[in-house]
Amino acid sequence: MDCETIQPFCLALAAVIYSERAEAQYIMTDQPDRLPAMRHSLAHIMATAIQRLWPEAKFGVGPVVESGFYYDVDLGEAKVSEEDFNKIEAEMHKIIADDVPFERFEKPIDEAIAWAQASRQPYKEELLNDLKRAGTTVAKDLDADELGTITEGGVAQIEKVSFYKNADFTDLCRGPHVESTGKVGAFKLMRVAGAYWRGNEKNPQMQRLYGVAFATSAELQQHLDMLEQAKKRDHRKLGQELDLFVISDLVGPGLPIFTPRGTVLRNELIKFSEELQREGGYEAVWAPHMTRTELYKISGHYDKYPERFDVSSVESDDTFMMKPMNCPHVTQIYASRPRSYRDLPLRYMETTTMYRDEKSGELHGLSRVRALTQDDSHAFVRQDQIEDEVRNILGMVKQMYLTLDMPLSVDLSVRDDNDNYFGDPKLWQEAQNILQRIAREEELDYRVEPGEAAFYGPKIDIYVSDALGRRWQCATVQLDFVMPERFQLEYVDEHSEKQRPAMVHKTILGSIERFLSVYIEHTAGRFPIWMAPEQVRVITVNQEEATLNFAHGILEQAKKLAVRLGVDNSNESVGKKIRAAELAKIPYVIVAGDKEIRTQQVVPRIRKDMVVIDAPVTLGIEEFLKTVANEAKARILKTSL
RNA sequence: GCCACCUUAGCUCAGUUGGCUAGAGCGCCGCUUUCGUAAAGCGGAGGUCAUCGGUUCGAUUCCGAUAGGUGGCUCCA
Repeated sequence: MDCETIQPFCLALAAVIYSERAEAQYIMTDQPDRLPAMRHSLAHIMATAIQRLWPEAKFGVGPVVESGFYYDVDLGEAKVSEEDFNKIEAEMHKIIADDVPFERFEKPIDEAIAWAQASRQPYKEELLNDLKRAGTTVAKDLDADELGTITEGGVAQIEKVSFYKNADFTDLCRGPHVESTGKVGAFKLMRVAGAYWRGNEKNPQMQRLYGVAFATSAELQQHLDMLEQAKKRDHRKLGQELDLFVISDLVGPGLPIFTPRGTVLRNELIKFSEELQREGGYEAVWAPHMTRTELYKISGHYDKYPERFDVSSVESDDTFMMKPMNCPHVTQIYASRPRSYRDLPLRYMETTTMYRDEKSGELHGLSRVRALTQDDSHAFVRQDQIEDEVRNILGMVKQMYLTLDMPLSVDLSVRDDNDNYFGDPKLWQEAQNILQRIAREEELDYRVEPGEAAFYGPKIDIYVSDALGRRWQCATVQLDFVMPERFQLEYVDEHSEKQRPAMVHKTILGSIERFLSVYIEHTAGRFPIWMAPEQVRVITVNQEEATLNFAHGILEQAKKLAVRLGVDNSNESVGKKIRAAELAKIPYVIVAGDKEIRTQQVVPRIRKDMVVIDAPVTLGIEEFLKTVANEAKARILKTSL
């Protein structure tokens, strides 16, 4: 394209963007619900297009999600693939161009059911029957908005349900929608995925078509650009570029191996976590990585979780397994001798690797692996010590994430009506009350998640987000009255009576692997001094002996001060070696040549994100190295050079 | 495990609508150069086009299976 053709094209584009911006502003200020309505309307338009292309399509639900919408469809033997997106989008654009109105109307519930039968929409029929019977549909993962429910006043009051019709497509739906199909903004179909009907693995699997949608094409483009940026900081990509870990087919999926650089990250994190725990009164313990399966039959995990690695023994009749967690092991330390109320709390920590046979499709880089290392701990406490211990732990968690400069979000994971939980419901209620009170008093910004508790107790789960905004659980504090019961743990109180302790489980980082995956994306590989695998790189200007000796001398000094320093004396230009150091995201780079040898001073080049002052600083070599060592020790985020 | 898609050199990617010795950049190795804060020059090595099977005169290309991966679903002690 030459200049003459490109310029008018750009001007036209600019004009479009400008007018769309103006419209977007109007929407933002006057109608805050406009965007969800647009997205929801697009879900209907997509369904309309699909119905035209596949007249036999059966529809599930099609709600609004973050950044867009989806619709679940069942095409029987036919399957949608991403290659079909062009023709679906083309059909959608036709519907949008037609600009037909969305018409709302109501039907009595029985008529609605008849409609679903007549139009051969079994999934809609099932939803309607549930609505009729229970007044709501009680399936996880279903958005009530999608179901045409009008449930104010509670259960079993549904008489009428609402429908929306656009052109030849009619759908059970509560709305709201935009006025007509022409008013839906900019969209793009993204991908197709399998999704079980009503989120249940035992149900048939439908195809879920995802789209992103925004009020204007500029915003849509911005979103797509953001996804591109996020790809660049994907921990799997950076892990390879920065030489942090490898995943080998020979070793197996979900079993990452850490390089020297990656191992520095792991060890620094573990060191920090253990420091915090030691301050909090925790003592290190250690257990082997395999155990008799009997231990897990008693704990109750054996039957609950089939995802284990069994280990067979040639010599004995016993069966063994890799440990999938640590709590049952630690109970045996407690149980090894009689305990007095004076001994409590007993606090044990262990940073150790455990093994879970995750289903293949669930593995994901470092986020979800089959060998995971936890900074785990277990405190055995009296009833009256629970609260202090939970606060003790929350203090550690706060300090960790404050130092790392990572925002947290908190779930209070409690039980639901399900009978999958072990233990006395009264104790459960008590435990949940304690956690909720603490969450409130500690001013955590939490939300309550029923059904998310462990089978042995409620939890405070703490999440951090990756580059795409996906939440990953890292820290957790869990109350447990079940393990002590199952392993018959006791202590003797001041009246010589036998009592049962409670257990408080916790992790600060959670799985080190998962934490690293999020942290690598959070920092885009620009690690703070205390974690940086290579804190300083010395770049030699030439290969002369005096220069090499000088660089070697700096390396020896760095070793004494425990500064991680590398020397690049390769036969390349200084510019190229600087570039390599920048790409490796080394915090401090010093160039070593005749000038430095003469003055015995260096001018550290500071990684851009760490610069707090502009002027270059000249320092003596030892002074510089000591500053680096101190910054690492203090775990500061930015440089003070 | 389920659905859709992907797999070409160490990395990032071209390419072959089924046809002789499969290409580039970076990286690596060698030589020249001895250089001052984001890429010096020249040369070289490196690929059974994931694996196995089928169709075909002929497969890296088409089909199937397997393995690994990507995005979801389910699960996550």
